[in-house]
Amino acid sequence: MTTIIKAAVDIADALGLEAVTLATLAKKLNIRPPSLYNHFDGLPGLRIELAIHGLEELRGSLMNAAIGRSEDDAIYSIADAYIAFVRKHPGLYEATLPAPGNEDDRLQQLGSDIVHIFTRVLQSYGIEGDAAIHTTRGLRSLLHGFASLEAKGGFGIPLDLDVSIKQMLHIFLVGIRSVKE
Amino acid sequence: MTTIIKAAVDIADALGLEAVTLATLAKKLNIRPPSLYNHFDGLPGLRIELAIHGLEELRGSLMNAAIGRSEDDAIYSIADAYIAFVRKHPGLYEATLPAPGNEDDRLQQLGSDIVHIFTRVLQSYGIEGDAAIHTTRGLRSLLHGFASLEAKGGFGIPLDLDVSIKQMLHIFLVGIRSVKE
DNA sequence: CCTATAAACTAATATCGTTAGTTTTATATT
DNA sequence: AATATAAAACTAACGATATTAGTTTATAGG
Repeated sequence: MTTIIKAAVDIADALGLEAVTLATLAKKLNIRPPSLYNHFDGLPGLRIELAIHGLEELRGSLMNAAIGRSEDDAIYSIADAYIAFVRKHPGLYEATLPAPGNEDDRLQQLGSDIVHIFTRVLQSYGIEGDAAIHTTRGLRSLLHGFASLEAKGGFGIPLDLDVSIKQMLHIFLVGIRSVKE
Repeated sequence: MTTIIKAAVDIADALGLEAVTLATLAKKLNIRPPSLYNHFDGLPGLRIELAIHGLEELRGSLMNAAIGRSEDDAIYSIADAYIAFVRKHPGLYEATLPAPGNEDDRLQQLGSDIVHIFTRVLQSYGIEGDAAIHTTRGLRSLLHGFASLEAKGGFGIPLDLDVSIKQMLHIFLVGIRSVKE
């Protein structure tokens, strides 16, 4: 990871993605803002680089979590990795979310890779084809929804969030078995 | 709804929340930007007003969808209303998401109202107390996750999204019955 | 040592949010 | 109706931002 991306990630995770500006980034690097144009194509270009880096990290975490596991074991492990990633890198995760106009091929590929991890695990349940796609969408919705609501402080009530994750995954996994046949 | 908020909602839904600036809003209203300060407290104030208006609308839709329904019927109806709202008002929905620093009392109350709609419906399953809170978090995660991924174009594969909603809700509702006892 | 490439710089411009102070418009009170 | 008050518009100006253009410095490779 380049020094510049690392600095941008630090700002994003500490202060939020919107705090990553050419001004703040340049200040952190002891550089003048225009110098950054030698490394990426302006603020939109930086956002794309951040998204790519974030998706690569996320993909790595999820793949690692899925190795040697199947069915519920794999799902719990992947879910853990997903939520841990967002907790550790809230700003970087924000950068990975599809933004209008981001049609970079590398982003498409990374997104597809991540979806593939889910569908592979669902195969271990015997879920394939369209059902696997629908179920993957459900799982991604659940994980992204929880992680992003948590990151924004959307769960006001002071009740253990890890228990909520466990319970909602349990619900989903019980339900998933009704899709198999 | 005031003329100003309506104009801001139009911009947000058409071009995204980040396109709602004092400059674009003033232009749409044939006004100079400083005049807007007579109506709200700068851009942060406008954001809060948008969030309040959006949450009021969302709460109304969800309440209306839940009237006279119970169990799965109520959940499907609420989910429909939730996703329909985000599809109709993607920018306004974005404005409703908790933002750092937004500790306005009205926002807290509206958020609490919306959570209450879910927990009331879960009562019709016999789910109460902490279980109701955990399950509500799961449902909100599922709906918010799906709606926001859909809004951002996060589902690349061209496979019917409404079927995905039905299937993931079915999965969750089958699983929910394992929480009851 | 010279040259070519990368990466920094300064200077300048347009846009945005914001503040201050002023003027116009609308409302309400006598 | 005339006037006082409040609401809402305006102009002018400032600081911060992204961006472009043109220039200078550093760094490698031959």
